Parts: sequence; structure tokens; C-alpha cells
Amino acid sequence: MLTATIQTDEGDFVAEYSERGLCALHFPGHRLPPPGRLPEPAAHWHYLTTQAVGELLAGMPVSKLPPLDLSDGTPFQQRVWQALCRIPAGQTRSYGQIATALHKPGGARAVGAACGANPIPLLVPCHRVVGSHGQMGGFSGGLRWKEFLLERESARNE
DNA sequence: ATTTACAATATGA
DNA sequence: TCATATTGTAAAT
Repeated sequence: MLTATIQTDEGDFVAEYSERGLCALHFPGHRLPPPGRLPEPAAHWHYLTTQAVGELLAGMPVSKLPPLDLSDGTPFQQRVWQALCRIPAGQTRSYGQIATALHKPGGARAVGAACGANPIPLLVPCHRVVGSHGQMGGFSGGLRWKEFLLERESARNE
């Protein structure tokens, strides 16, 4: 498992790579890994990740994503995460809507659980999922990030 | 195999 | 606004 930092105006994120692709992303505040050069192909993935994170923090749609390694998650979680990726930037869905889209009506809570287990926040936009009345649920890196990102994205969508 | 804990939601007071 | 019943998954027993 390889790690690398992403320096942004909001702090230093930490990305983790497996042999298949990006497998985790941590918010600033984490212990920074010892700096070192990434062997290929991780170096290229990291370039894409850095760019994507930069775009997200700027409230822009993401142009390109590195390959995501979601092999940790259960099949259900993987389906949820892929569904999240289909939410357009600047929009939000409710947990219930996601659940229904997955043909699991009533499984809103299960969707929430999957979001919490999401190893790659930001790139897998779990921050675009809110309660059925636009309220906030929770967020892995702290609700502050969720607010920050949603405001940035939706402000651009007026 | 059972029980418990969740980033939910609809309903009724 | 608050309390409660119901729902699907995952992790712990």
C-alpha cells in the first residue's frame, strides 16, 4: 500500500494506493506519511487524484478520475458508491432516493451505512447525499467539509 | 444463527 | 419539535 499527500489550500490530504488504483483518501489532520517518490503507475494516478481534488475544492466538475479500488467494500456498498458517482456536481439526493434507485426501498439507512464506509470521500461524492428534507446526516471527515463542499458546488449551479 | 448499531424516514402526538 | 416503529446492511457475539 502506497501513500502520498495532496497539498491544497484547505490542507494536506492523504491518498492511499493499492495495485489496482486509489483505494482511500483521508482528510487533512491525519499524520502525514513520510514523503517519497511513488513507483509507477501510482505516480500517474496520484497526478489525476491531485487534479480531481483540486477541482472539487474549487467547486468544479471533475474531469478525470484515477482508477478506484473499491475491492474492500461489500457488493452492496460498491453498488452504492457507484450510484453516488452518478450524482451530477452541484446536486444532492436523499438517502431514500439512492436506496430506491438500487431497488431497495426502505434501505435508506443501509445507504447511509455504506456512505459512512466509503473509503474515498470527495471523489466518491458522499457529500452530495443528504436527508430527505435537505438536512445533513453525517460525514466521515466532519460535517464542516460537507457543508463547505455543498455550498461550493451548489453556488456554482445557480 | 442472533443481536446490535447505523450518516434514514414516515407518522402521530 | 420530539418520540416511536419500521427498514436493509454490516459487524460483533
